[in-house]
Amino acid sequence: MSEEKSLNFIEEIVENDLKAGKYDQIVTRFPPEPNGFLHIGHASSICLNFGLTQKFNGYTNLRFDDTNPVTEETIYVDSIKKDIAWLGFQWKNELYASDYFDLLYSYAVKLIEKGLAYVDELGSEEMAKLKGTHTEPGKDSPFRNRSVAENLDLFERMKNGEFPDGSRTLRAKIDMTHVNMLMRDPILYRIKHAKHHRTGNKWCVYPMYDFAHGQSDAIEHVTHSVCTLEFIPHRELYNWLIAQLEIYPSHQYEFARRNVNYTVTSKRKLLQLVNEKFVSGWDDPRMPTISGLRRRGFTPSSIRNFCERIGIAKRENLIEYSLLEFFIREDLNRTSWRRMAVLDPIKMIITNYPEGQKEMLPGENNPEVEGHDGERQIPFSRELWIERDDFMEEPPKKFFRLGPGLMSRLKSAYIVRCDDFVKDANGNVTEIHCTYFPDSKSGEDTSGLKVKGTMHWVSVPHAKTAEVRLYDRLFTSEEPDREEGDFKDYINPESLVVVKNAFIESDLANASKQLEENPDRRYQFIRKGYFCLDADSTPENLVFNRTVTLKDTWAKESQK
RNA sequence: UGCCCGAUAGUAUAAAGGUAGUACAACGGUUUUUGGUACCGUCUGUCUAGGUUCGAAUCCUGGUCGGGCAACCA
Repeated sequence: MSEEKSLNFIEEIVENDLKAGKYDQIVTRFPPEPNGFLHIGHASSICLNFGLTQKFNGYTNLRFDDTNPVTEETIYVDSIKKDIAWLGFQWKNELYASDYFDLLYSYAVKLIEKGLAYVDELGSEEMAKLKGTHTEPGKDSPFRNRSVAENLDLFERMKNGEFPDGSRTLRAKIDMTHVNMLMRDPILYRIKHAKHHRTGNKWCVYPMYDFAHGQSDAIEHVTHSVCTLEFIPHRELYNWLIAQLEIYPSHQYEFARRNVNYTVTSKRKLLQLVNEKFVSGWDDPRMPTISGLRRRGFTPSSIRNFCERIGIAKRENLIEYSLLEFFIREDLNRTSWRRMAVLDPIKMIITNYPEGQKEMLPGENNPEVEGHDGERQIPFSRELWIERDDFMEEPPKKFFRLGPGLMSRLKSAYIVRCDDFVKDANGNVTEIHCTYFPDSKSGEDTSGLKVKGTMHWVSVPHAKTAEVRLYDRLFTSEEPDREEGDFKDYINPESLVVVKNAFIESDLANASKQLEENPDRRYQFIRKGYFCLDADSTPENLVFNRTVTLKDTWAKESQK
């Protein structure tokens, strides 16, 4: 029973710190830049940061890293908050790096006073030239040795808006020959006459990431500042700044961002997909964004379980999309209501069922749970819609459904035998004629017949129609990023297939009401997959999104 | 030519010097009124060469391979 879940390496660090009495409680933060929507990779970071403070004693702040006014917008702030809350996490404080602009400015002044920062007038090209390379040391800027008083004056005038964008920067005075390029007098502040989403036009100078992130961590007394691998070289600067400023010693730890195959997650690329209309928006159900996954029908717990399972480590990784599918199926199997829908219909006529007769048959909502979560009534009649590929004119040996002479069960109804079929002039099958066995009724079957296949169906006169959107992976390549040429060349042309007039059983006409009653309402269209009602639905046109198909071992078998 | 990070089954992740395990995937079977679910089983792994040790995935050294590092982005 004492099955102890092993800790990831960051949890281990935290546990050791706590054991050593380094902290009474831990503080983490989730620090998104509000310039895009959160995606599945962020979910991993969110689960880590919030999970850490849930598992151990502490709390997590939500801090927007909003130091670049030209790319950041309030709509992103709102979507980020919504997504984190939806995932099931609560932040202690909602904070913004921009809240600290005054303090940060005073830190910069302090650095100047200590002789550790100077105002440079080099343009970006000249600066790059003097920076050196990985193998060659850099050279000092001619402006490096101004007096403290001059630097103070210049920096103040930068703040006051006396200089145009790009004309001056505040740089840390460290070492132009340092092996770590980031330590070669990094830029601390740049001039941007731009309106900030929160501070408006108050500032014309904005701190760089390196002069905002660690300082914000320190201000908030963040104990464990967790970020991705590419920030490893920044750690040295992070620590240097904290030491020189003599502020709270937060510590930075890095892990490898999680990558999922058949997706892209770079903000630039996601933005491109949106702007160039390859998808309908940030929340298009094919997008790997949290909002896309939500609209697709993923549940918060399925995403949390996924993040928990894939773990946290430092090595490069590419996680299989099938793992995500596993967790959403696992979840939806337990909770979704079973319903019947025919996506590619063909008509079946039960020749020995009286014309005009109808009966209502009960169908359980969910066989997986005790009590079956109730049941609904399904109308049955002489004419039914069935799935076109449930019939084969010349079925192979292991085909369990219908073909000439074959028997199959209609789910929740009767066993039927296929006697005949009708073809049109083009040779397409248009009708299937069957006889049913009245004593094989579901629940009271005394026929003694044994059949292997069970099929879904919808009664023709009682059928409603709906639009069904069948989603598949957005890309045909496991790593569209790494392919030659443009990643957009690898968009899956069948990532969305719309079925305009699918036939759905009558109860599904209540889907809007059912969603109101339970916002988590999902459906399993029997044998077809898991679906959810899309926000595009209107009373006249219901729209269902396919979240994921059911596992289909027949599809594999039939490929052989 | 430099510096940093990493390397365990197809994928991801455990094993803090002592039986290489788990999940997904794949494959086979049982059950089944969903070719679903559930259950059972099978397959495949410590990058390499040395060293330390009674004993190495783990510690040390060299190599190989992969990733990162020269935005007034974060």
